[in-house]
Amino acid sequence: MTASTRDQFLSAAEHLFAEKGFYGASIATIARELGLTKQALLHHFGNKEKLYGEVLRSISERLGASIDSIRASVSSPAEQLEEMVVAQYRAQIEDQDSARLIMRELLDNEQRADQAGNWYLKDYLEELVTTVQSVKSCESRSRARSLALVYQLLGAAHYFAVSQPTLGSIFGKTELADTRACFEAELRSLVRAALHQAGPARAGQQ
Amino acid sequence: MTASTRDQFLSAAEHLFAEKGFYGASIATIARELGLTKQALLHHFGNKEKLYGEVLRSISERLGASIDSIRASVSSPAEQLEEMVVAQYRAQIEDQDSARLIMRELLDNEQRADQAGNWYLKDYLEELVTTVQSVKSCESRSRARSLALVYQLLGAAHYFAVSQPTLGSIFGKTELADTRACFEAELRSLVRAALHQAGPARAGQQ
DNA sequence: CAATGTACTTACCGACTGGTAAGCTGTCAA
DNA sequence: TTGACAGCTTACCAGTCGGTAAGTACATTG
Repeated sequence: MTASTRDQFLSAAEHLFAEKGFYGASIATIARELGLTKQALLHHFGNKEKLYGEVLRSISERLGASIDSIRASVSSPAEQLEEMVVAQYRAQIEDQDSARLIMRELLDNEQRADQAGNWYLKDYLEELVTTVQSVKSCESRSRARSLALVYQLLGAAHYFAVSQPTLGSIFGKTELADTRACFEAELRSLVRAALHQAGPARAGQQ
Repeated sequence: MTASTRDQFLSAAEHLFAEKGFYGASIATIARELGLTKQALLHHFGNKEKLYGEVLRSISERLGASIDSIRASVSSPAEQLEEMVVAQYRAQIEDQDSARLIMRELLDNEQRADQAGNWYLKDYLEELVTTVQSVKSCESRSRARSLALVYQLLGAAHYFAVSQPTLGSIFGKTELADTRACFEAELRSLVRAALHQAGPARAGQQ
């Protein structure tokens, strides 16, 4: 099956936006990647912002789908949370373009103000928060504390996924590969550790 | 004390680069912020890339200084790690411009390839890794596993710091403030949990 | 006093930006 | 056969980009 021109535009755009950001990527360059002119692109998407919006939409669709499949698969809340975090991590390692693009959106969307909406992110976070709060040892947690924890776990995963190129250039490919090889297991134990010691308010605790 | 024009340029540039990224920020706009022309800016920095490099250098200097002061202050490795992570978190919350800029650099520097070098980051990570490995319960850890853990903790902090505007627009200022109020404590307990349960190899690995 | 240097300006430049207008080509339906 | 539309093209536009060149205004120094 050959992808439609429109879809080819979308994937080329995703790649370039991920690499250079919204301003750094020009529609002419994106079109040239398919051997077409920018007017061909404009014909399909109207203007640059709409193209960007479509890219974002297609990413959030993919993301939403992967979340749904996990929610269905596992039972206990603790496991569910662990699997969701890990699944998100895997998805981001496999599709680094979209991971980078989402990170950019996190940085930028203040100014392109919510035009793309707060999209999937809010629902996703909300869902993870309620999952945390249905873990036995976390029942007493405030919403805010749960959100803080959720965001830390997502951050741990997303940050690493997005840093692959930089880490590669710092430590070299082989050492990065070693780190990536144990990252997922390490992430799992981080999630578990965070949930287990959860109960007592904090600090002096042990 | 009035800052020199050069320093004013640097701080305006830091702000704008953080907000719009390298491509999104134009030197004319930066200069206009001081009521000057872009040629005044070029007079001081030669060209845009050099300006960007100087901004990065000034950030990494600040960062290096804050790290040094912590290393001196606390004794036990476990506490040292906790304090360093928390200190980094605080610094990033306080100076969100630099936090965003560093995040952008993490995303971009592949192409502006290491011209700004791998800078401070490598030494910093290296240092945290050895700190982890001098925690009793982590002595047996491989370098790779330690690096994975370190990166997760940094990610947890940095990701949140950088997401403030987006989170604000998703959840509203007050709920974000609630979350920020307990984030640091939550981060501390995450660090401790990660270190304490450390021993057993865990999960898929072995 | 002249000379030098710093901190800026106006006046340009060519390259590229996103976007419009108009037209060409093929397919498919009435 | 005709008309309409999708999918493209070339031609063009005003605006902005980073950067150069040349000059002005003002100190500092010999």
